[in-house]
Amino acid sequence: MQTDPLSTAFSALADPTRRAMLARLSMGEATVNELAEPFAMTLPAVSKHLKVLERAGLVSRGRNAQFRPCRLEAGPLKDVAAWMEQYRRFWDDSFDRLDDYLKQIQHKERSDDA
Amino acid sequence: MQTDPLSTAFSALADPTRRAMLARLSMGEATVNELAEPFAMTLPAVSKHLKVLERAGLVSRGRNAQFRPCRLEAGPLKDVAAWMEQYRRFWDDSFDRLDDYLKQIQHKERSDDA
DNA sequence: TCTGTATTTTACCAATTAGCTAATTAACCT
DNA sequence: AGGTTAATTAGCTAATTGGTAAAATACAGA
Repeated sequence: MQTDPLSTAFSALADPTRRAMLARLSMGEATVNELAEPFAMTLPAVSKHLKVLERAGLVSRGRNAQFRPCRLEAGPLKDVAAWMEQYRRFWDDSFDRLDDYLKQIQHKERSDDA
Repeated sequence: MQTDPLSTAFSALADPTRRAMLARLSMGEATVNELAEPFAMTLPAVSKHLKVLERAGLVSRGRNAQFRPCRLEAGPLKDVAAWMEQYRRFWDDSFDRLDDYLKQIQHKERSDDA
């Protein structure tokens, strides 16, 4: 497997089960059993998916009695988004217009400061 | 492998070689040999990577004599970006402020219309 | 038609991944 | 201590991935 963080993140996201787990975690912490509940899959399989997400830094886990609550960590998502940004002009039709607009805003704010 | 387009796209992006190829293609069309040039890798290996990108819809290819020029197709990137968008609030500190700001703008424009 | 260039296909190998079941560890509660 | 629940580890199999070398295909030009 790749060792660079960006590849690890992309690879962790390349699975619908793992993306669904992240979606669940975006609504708050959850235990492994709670995360596993919607899936027709054994608990060890879920545990493995979690480890993939954890290794990618997308999930961290605490300790609460016999539970190991998982929570979303968005750092890697930020890196992915930053990578995506360089391609925005290829898919965002309004990018050029928005870009112009933001430049205008910045310009305006700068003259407001003065 | 997964069959859903989003997983296929993420999975195609989870390799530094393939991301480098996309970066090269973002500067314009290129042949397989041109794409292969920076890599310490045989041509068939590059060809396989290209097929992965093609299957993900990230690259399309034309035909020009014995050359098969590749070009970037950004559709799947748009889908990835759309998926990312639902997590933006977790990593973009300025998201809330920007969100408020955009709401203000919209409100202002609406009253301008009236 | 022959030759060289561009690219793909085939056959093969090693490493990884995703799933399972069974066994194990950890922590709680009587 | 004993029983229950939460979660992980171990060991297996099957499928996939990423690479190679060698052969095959497609085209251009002499």
